[in-house]
Amino acid sequence: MPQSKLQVPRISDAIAASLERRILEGSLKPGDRLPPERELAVDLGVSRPSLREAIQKLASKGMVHSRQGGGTYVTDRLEATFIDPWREMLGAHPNLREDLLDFRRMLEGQAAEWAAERATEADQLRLDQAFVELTEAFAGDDLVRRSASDIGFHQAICEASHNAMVGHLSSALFRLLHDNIHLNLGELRKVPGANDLLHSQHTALYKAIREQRPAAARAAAETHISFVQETLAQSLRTAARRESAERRLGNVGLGDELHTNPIHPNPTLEQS
Amino acid sequence: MPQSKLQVPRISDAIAASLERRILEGSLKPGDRLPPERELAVDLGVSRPSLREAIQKLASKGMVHSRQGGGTYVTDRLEATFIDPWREMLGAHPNLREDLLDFRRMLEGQAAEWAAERATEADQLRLDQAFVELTEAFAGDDLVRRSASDIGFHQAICEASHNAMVGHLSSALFRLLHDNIHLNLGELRKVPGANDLLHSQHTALYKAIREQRPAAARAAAETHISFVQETLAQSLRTAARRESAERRLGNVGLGDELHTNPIHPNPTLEQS
DNA sequence: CATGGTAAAATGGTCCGACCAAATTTTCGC
DNA sequence: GCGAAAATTTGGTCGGACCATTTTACCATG
Repeated sequence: MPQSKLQVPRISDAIAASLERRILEGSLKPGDRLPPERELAVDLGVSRPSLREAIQKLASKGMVHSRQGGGTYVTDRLEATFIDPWREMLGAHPNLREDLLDFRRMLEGQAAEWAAERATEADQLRLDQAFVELTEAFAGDDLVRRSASDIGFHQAICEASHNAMVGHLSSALFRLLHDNIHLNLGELRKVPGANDLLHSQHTALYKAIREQRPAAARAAAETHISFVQETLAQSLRTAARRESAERRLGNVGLGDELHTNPIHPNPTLEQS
Repeated sequence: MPQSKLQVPRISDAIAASLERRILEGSLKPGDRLPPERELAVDLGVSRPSLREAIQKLASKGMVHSRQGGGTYVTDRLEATFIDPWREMLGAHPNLREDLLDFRRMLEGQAAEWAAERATEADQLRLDQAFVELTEAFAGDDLVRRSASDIGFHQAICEASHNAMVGHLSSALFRLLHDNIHLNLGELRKVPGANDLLHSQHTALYKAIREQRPAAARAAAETHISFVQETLAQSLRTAARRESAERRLGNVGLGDELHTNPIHPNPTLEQS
């Protein structure tokens, strides 16, 4: 059985760590150009492939970026070093975002139903507080506060469902999706009237739970997520259309034969 | 100044994205072993250095890990972040099995509905195989095989739902439950007629998905879990009653003190 | 001298073949 | 059977080679 007994340190990891340290210490400032790969490899006493693997790691973390024929540069904005891999993943795989919202509709719909059935006085008190905070946040214009209170409201519902799985899962989900939700709200704010609709949906959900109507609570939660889903998809679609229109102006063909399509589904994968 | 005006796509990035997509979509499951680098490079039509750069990117993101001489294996932070808390939770609080079954009814009901809507030919083929195996296992008397094929059947449904969250969650969940299942098998088998009922429920679920009837599939799955839930609870109740009756006969003295914890520490979860 | 175009150099991107070290599998002797 | 040694597998590292793009140097032209 494969047990990770003792990991031998890889040279590329050591190189990447060294370069990263230099960047964070300031000896390699943002915008600086790294020495050519061949030269740097000699200086570090390693081969060029190993150095390249290290540079690719840093590039995947957004700390440097390379241009063929141009050189490798340290990323201008230092904040880019703090990019969340999850956020990048959600951006790179749009169908995952869709899956996530589908999943949330199921989870939060069920949580709302259970919350309407099982919420105790303490739960309802917390729910009241969360809703008040949510209302105030949506009246203001602070996007950070708005997303935070949004998460707080939904999390309060999930915890009121009195199911340990739902509580822990939603907690983990919301923690990981903090940026994603913030992003979604930013998109939705561009849509006219979306704010009022969102808040009216929140209100309906809140009231249904408060009045202990499970079916209505579930329906409200599912409607809410579906609305976010559809509005978001539509917003992104128009954005993509606008972008592709701009791109069409300066683009020619770009032949498929250039890359010989190296990626194709390959089924030969063994099981452990 | 050189700004990233037009970035030429790197092959290593394309490879990394392709592998990442396969992992996220579930065709590469956690624990799976990737083909050897030389072989995979040939299959993808790229050179080994390019493939290595892609693997290093994924490794730096924690999605795979390589051991010299051993191979490259898929990891998954999704599971780790979601499941790890549950593991200790289930160990510490066995009374959570009710919550767990509630959660599974939601999850597998939704999975069955989606599977009936979205299953591809390949999914249905896997489902067929799993069902045949399940039928044979239930005809025999091998408890280990029966539980394994049961898990395989339910897992096949969850994977046919084509939702990355459901696929990963169920995979992790079933693996978490796998250790407990052989203990739980005995409980349901004591109930007369339970086996036939279980299999008829499985058959109904299978047919509903095969005939692409989402609502029926969801209902069948929820009925199935509910049946397991009620039957198991009843069985455990009678067992506890019998046990406490026996204890009353052979025990003198400290009976009342012991009754503060009448449930045996063995947290029999369930076998569906 | 300014300008524009072309050739050369620089530089990252990709590939190949080779060898090493660790892990795994197979083989062999007992 | 079983344990140890040998052979195979497999990731890690290296050097060299060629290509595509970018940058620079150079030169002819006005």
